[in-house]
Amino acid sequence: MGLSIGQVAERTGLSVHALRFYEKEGILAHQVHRGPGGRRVYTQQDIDWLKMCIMLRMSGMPVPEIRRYTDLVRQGDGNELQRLDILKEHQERVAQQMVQLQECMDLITRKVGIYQDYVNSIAARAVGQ
Amino acid sequence: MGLSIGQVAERTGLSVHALRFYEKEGILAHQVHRGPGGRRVYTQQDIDWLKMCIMLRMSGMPVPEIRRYTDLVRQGDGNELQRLDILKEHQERVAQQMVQLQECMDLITRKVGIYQDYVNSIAARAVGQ
DNA sequence: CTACGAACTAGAGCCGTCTCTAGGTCAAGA
DNA sequence: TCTTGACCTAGAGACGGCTCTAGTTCGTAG
Repeated sequence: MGLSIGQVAERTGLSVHALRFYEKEGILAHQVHRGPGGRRVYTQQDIDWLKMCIMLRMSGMPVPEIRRYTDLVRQGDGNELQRLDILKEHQERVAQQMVQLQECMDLITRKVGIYQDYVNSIAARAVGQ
Repeated sequence: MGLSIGQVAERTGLSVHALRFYEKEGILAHQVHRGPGGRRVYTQQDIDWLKMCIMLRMSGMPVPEIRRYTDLVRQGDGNELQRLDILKEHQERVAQQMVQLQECMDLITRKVGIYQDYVNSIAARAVGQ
């Protein structure tokens, strides 16, 4: 049931380099088990955790902050409030990002509309000749 | 009606460094006019263009692609289709980004909910003693 | 045996995007 | 006259996040 680093790379979309990098940066919740020859053996839990990390990264959480969060989880029960703080803060940032992105989208869509109309009118003229 | 680089920095939120950098990277639609002593003098047009560039950057368009777009605009009429292509491509990317961001948001919101409930239950227990 | 592919480590390198430094010009006010 | 502050250029430096290299070690297939 254990997976090699290559298999995890496939399943997560991360490169093997990135996987080792993340491990070195301490953002894996639990120490990765090693198989014969010192090779990493990942569990489904590791993959699930990585997928969450990918979500956090995708939404712009910096690696050091993911590490802070991971550290809290590693420490175990009793710091849920701190974990919650980190998540809430990030949630707020993501919300802002979404608003900004929507603004950008609106602008782009307006411009696309204008250019589309213009290009269409040129095309119509050409056909009409 | 001309503005100094410092004034533009204030109005756009970019640093003066960033403004010079953007200029060097060729993402200003028109050559910035120079006043006495070789100082940059910006027009309202420049600011408007910069604000669009900021939108494009915020939504993840790389500087070289903004340059490509800017080059087309500088070249003048006749390449509207190419401009449209760049914008549409970017629009697509932004749309994807928004979907991803929403997924991340959902995950985070779920987790925040779980932690919030847990923290509340602990607090209730403490009060109830 | 040999060769191959996949893994290992430590550390260097790269890319994008600024950001800062050094050394200088200039204009206005004390 | 001296100082201050905003500006100038060219180029170096910083930072985040990977990505790649070099040199090894395995286990399996031919």
